[in-house]
Amino acid sequence: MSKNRITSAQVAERAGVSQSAVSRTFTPGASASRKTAEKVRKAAAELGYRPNVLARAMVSGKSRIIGLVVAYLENQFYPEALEKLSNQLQQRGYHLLIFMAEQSAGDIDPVVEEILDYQVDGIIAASVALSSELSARCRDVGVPLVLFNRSQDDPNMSAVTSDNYAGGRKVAEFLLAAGHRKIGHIAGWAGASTQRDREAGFISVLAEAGVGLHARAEGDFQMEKAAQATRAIFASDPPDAIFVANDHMALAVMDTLRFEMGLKVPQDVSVVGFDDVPAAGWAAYNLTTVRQPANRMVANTVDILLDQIENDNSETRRIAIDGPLILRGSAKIPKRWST
Amino acid sequence: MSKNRITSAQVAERAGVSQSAVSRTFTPGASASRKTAEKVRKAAAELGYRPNVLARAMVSGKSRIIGLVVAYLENQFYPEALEKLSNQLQQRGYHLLIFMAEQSAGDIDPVVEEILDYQVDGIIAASVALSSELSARCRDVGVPLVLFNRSQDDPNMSAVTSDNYAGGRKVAEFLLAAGHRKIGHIAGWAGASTQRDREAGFISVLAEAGVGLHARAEGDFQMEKAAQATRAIFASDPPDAIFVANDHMALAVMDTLRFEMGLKVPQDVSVVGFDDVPAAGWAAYNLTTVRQPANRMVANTVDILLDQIENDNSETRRIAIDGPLILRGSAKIPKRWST
DNA sequence: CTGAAAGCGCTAACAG
DNA sequence: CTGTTAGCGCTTTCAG
Repeated sequence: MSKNRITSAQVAERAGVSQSAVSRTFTPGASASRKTAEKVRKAAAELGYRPNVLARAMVSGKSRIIGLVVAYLENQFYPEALEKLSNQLQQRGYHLLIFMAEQSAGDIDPVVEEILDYQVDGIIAASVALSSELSARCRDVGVPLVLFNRSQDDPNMSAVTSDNYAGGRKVAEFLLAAGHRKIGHIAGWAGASTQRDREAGFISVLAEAGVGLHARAEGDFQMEKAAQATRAIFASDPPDAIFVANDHMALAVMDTLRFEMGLKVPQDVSVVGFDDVPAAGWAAYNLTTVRQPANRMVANTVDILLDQIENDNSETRRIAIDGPLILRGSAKIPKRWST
Repeated sequence: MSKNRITSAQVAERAGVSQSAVSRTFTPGASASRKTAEKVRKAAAELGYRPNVLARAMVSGKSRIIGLVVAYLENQFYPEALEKLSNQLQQRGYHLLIFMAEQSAGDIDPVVEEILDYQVDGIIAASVALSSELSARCRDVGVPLVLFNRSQDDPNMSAVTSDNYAGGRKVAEFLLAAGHRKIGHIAGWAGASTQRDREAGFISVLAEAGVGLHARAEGDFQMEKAAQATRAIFASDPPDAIFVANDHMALAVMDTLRFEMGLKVPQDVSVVGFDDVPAAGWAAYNLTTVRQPANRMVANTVDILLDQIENDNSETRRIAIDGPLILRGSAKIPKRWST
C-alpha cells in the first residue's frame, strides 16, 4: 500500500523516450526538444511524477537545503526573521532545515557537524557563536556559512547584523539630549557581539559627554533576569533613564517598573530598547527603540549566502545595516529633536 | 579547495576493510565484530568521516527529515510550538524542513507536493487545512501526516489539538458565573476548526443558560482586524465581557479598549482569550485565558507521527487535549470559583 | 562476521 | 537533440 512513487524511468517508458530525456525536461538548463518535452510532461502529469530531490542532490551535489541554527524563538525578533528568511529562500528554490541549539550558549559545534551530514548547500547561524575550527571545517567541505545577527572577529566568517555600535550611540545621544544624566544600562549576555557593540557605542557617547554609567546590571537577554536586574538597579539611587540591550528584556523591565515598583514611564524613568520587535509597537508598551531592519538583514543574508553557493564566491563579507531610532512613548523626547 | 568530503570507501581503505564493513559499523542494527568496528571508528575519526545522510536516505528510504507547514509565526503560540517540536524531533533523530504557507489560507496543496519531493518521512501541518486529495496522495506515497492545532473531518487525517470545544465552554461558564450577561465574541478566521470549536462550545453554554451573544465580530486572527472588530462592537451598547478567539487578538483588543477607548479591564469589561501565549502572562496584559498545553500537544504529535513512521502504524488518530482556564486579571473572577 | 555486487533515482558526460 | 553509460555514497542481499 505504501511507496507508490513514480520514477523517471516509469515516465520514460510511458512517454516512449529514454530516462535521460525525462531528466532533461525537468532540469532547468537542459536541452530537450519541444516535442519530447511535451510527451514527457504529459506522461508525468498522468502518472503524477515529481523528481526526487534527494536523488538529484546526490549526483548534482546540490541539495537546495539550507541549514539554520537558531537558539531560542522566545525573543520575537527571531520568529520574525525566521519567517522572512524562509520565505525569501523558498522563493529562490531553497528550504530551511532547522537545528535548535542549546540556549546555554555552549557547544553548537556538534550541531553544525550534524547539519553537514545533510549535505546542506549553506548554513545560516542565527545568534550563536561558532568556533573557528568549525568554520574552517565548513570551508573545507565547501559549505558557505553566514552569521545572522551576530558577528565574529574571524575574518573567514561572513556576517550580517544591524549597526549595533551606531545604534548604541543613537540611544545615548537621544537620552543625553533629553536631559538625562543618571543613566543605567541593562545588558544582555556578554558573549554576544550585539551586546558588546551596543554597549560600546552607548558608552562612547556618554564618555564623550563626560557622563558615566549611573548603574549597570546583566539581564542575559532573558525576561526574568532582566526583571531582577531592574530590581537591583532601582534598589537605591535609581537612574532616570535606562537603555536595555534588547526589546525582549525591555518589555520585562517596563512591566517591573510599572507594576511592581509603581513607577511611571517615561515620567519617572525613560526606557529605550533595541530591535523593534512587534510587541514594542503595542500600545501597552509603546517602546522607544532602535529598529533592526529585519527585511534588509534577511535580504543581505540570503544574497551573500546564495552568491557564495551559486557563484562559488568565497569572499567573506560582513555587513552592518543602519537602523533608525523609533521614537515612541517610553522615553522623554528632547525638545527640537529631529529623527 | 572545496569538496573535501570523506566517503565510506576512503575510510574502508584506510581501515583495511571493505566498504560495507564501514557502513555496518555506522548502521545501528548491523553486525560488525568489535575488532572491525574499532578499526573503522579509528580510521573514520582520523579522516573526519561522517555518513552522508542523503545517500543513506536514498537507499534506505528514510530521510529522517520531517516537513513542517506553518502559516505565520507572528502569533506567539507557533514559535513556541515550533521550538518544542524541533527539540523533541531532534532528540529522536529527526529534523524539520520548513515550508511557509501563504497566510492567505488558499492552496497549500502545492506546498505539500513540494515537501513530498524531499522524500520526507512525515509531515506536520500546523494551522493549515489540506484537501483530502492531498492527504490521500500522502497516504499513497506512504508519508504519514498529522495536523497540529487544527482538525478536519477527513477520517484519514490524524490531528492533535487542545479541547477547543471544552475550552469554549469553560470560558462561557466562567463569564456567566461572574455575572456577565452582555457577552460579546471576537472570532478568528471562520475556516479554522479551532475557531469553530471554541465558539461552538462557548455558545452552547450560553444557550443552555438562555443567554444570547450580545455582539459578535470577526478578527480573522489578526491584531489589526481584531482592533477594528473591537471598535465595531463597542460603537453602541457595549458588552461587559468579551471572549476573544485567541490571545494574539486579545492583546490587540485590550490595547484598543484601554488606550483607544479609555475603558478599564476588567472593571468596565472582562476579556478572556485562548492559547496562553507568553505575552498573556506579562504584567501589562495579565490576560485570563484557556491554556493550550503546548508541551503535551507537541509530545502527542511527535508520538503519533513517529509511531506511524517507525511502526508503519497507519491507524489515524485524533487527539484533543484538555487545557485549563488560567485565571488572571483581565476578567472578573466569580465569587467562590474553583479552578 | 565479512566482502562482493547490486542497486536507490537521478544527472552528466559521451557518442551518435 | 537523444539514448547509452557511468556513477553520486550508501545499505543490503548474497555467498562465503
